[in-house]
Amino acid sequence: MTASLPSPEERLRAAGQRVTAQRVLLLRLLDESKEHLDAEGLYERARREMPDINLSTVYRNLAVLKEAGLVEQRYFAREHGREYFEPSTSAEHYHFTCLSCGRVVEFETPLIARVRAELQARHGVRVRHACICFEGICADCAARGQTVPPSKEIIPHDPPSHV
Amino acid sequence: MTASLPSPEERLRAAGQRVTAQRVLLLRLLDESKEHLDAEGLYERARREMPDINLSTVYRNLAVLKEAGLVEQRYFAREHGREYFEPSTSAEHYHFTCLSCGRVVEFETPLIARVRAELQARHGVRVRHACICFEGICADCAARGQTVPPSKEIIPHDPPSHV
DNA sequence: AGCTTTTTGCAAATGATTTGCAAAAAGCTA
DNA sequence: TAGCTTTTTGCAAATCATTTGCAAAAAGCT
Ligand SMILES: [Mn+2]
Ligand SMILES: [Mn+2]
Ligand SMILES: [Zn+2]
Ligand SMILES: [Zn+2]
Repeated sequence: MTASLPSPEERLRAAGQRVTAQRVLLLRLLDESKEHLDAEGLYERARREMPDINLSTVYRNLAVLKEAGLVEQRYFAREHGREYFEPSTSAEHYHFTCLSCGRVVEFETPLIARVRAELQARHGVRVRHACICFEGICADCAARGQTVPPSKEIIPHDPPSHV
Repeated sequence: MTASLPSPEERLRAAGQRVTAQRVLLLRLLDESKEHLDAEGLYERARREMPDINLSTVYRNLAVLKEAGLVEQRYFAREHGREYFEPSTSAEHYHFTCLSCGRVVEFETPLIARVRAELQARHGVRVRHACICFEGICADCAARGQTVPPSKEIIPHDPPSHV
C-alpha cells in the first residue's frame, strides 16, 4: 500500500510556513504531476483552478518551498537557465535528458554517494547537495537514427516529452 | 616537461574554424587563466588587449568554440543562469563549489565513468556528456564556522574566490 | 473582532544571453 | 596581390526567465 504522504497543508505547517491557498495548490499540482515542472508550466496548470493566480506568486512560492525543503530544484540539458521542480518526497535519484527529444530518464545509483564520500574525505569539504545531470540520446531516439542532436531544437516524438 | 599544447590558431584551424584575432585572444585568455570564466569575465580581460572587442562577440565566439569542442561549459552552484567556460585541454574532472565563499574545487574520480556505463547499460541511452557539480561548504569555510550558507550572498575570503 | 506580519497581484525592472544589420575581415582563387 | 564570396564583427535593440516595489488582501495570533 502507498504510504499516504502528508497533505500539502501538513507539510507547510511542519515546515513552519504559512498555509495559503496558492501554496497548497502548487504543492498539490507538483505532487499530482509527479513530473518536473518549471514556473511557467506550474502556472499554466494552477490558473486552471485559480484563474487569478499570478506568475510572480508561483516564482515566489517555488523559492519559499525550495527553501523550506518541500520541493527540489533541477536543471536539465539545454534547459539550463530554466528551473524545474519536483516534490522532495521521492528517493534520491538522478537525471538523464535526451538532447534530441527532451525526454527525461530518472535513475538511481549508489555510486554518487560514494563520489560524495570521496570528495569529503579527500578535500575536507562538506557536501550539501549534488547537481547531477547526464545528457545524450535516449534509446528511442537512437533506434530512429538520431545520433547527433539536431541543432538547438528538441523535437519530442509520440510518447511526448515529459520534461 | 609540459607537453606544449597547440596554439589557439592551430586549434582553430584543426577544428575547421576561421582564425580571427578575437578568437585567438579569447582562447589564449582562457588558456592563461586556467580558470572558469564567464562571458563577462572574459570580456573584461579581453578588452584590456583589444579595447574595441564587443561583449556580443565574446558570447558568439564562446558558442562557436564550444560547438567546435575547444572549450567546455560549466555551471556552478548559485550561479546557474551564468555560464562558465574552460579550455577542453585538461583531463576530465568535476567540480565542487562552496556556498559560502564561492571557491571552486576540481577533482577527479573514476566513479562517474561507472555511473555513465551503468546508465547506458540499464537504460539503453547514449550518454554524450555529464554535468556534475557538487555544492556545500569548503574546508576553509568550515574551519571558520560557516555551516549554513549565509542567505544568497557568497562572501569570498582572503584566498579570493577563483570562480 | 482587532492588530500585526506575511503574502498576493500587478506592473515595471533586471540581467544574462541573443539577434538583425551594415561594415570589416578572412579565406579562397586566379 | 587583387577580386570575389562567405563569415565575423561592433553596435543597438530585443528576448526571456526571473525578480522586485508597492498597496491591497489574507493569515496567524490574541
Ligand atoms: Mn526527478
Ligand atoms: Mn574545471
Ligand atoms: Zn530521445
Ligand atoms: Zn568556502
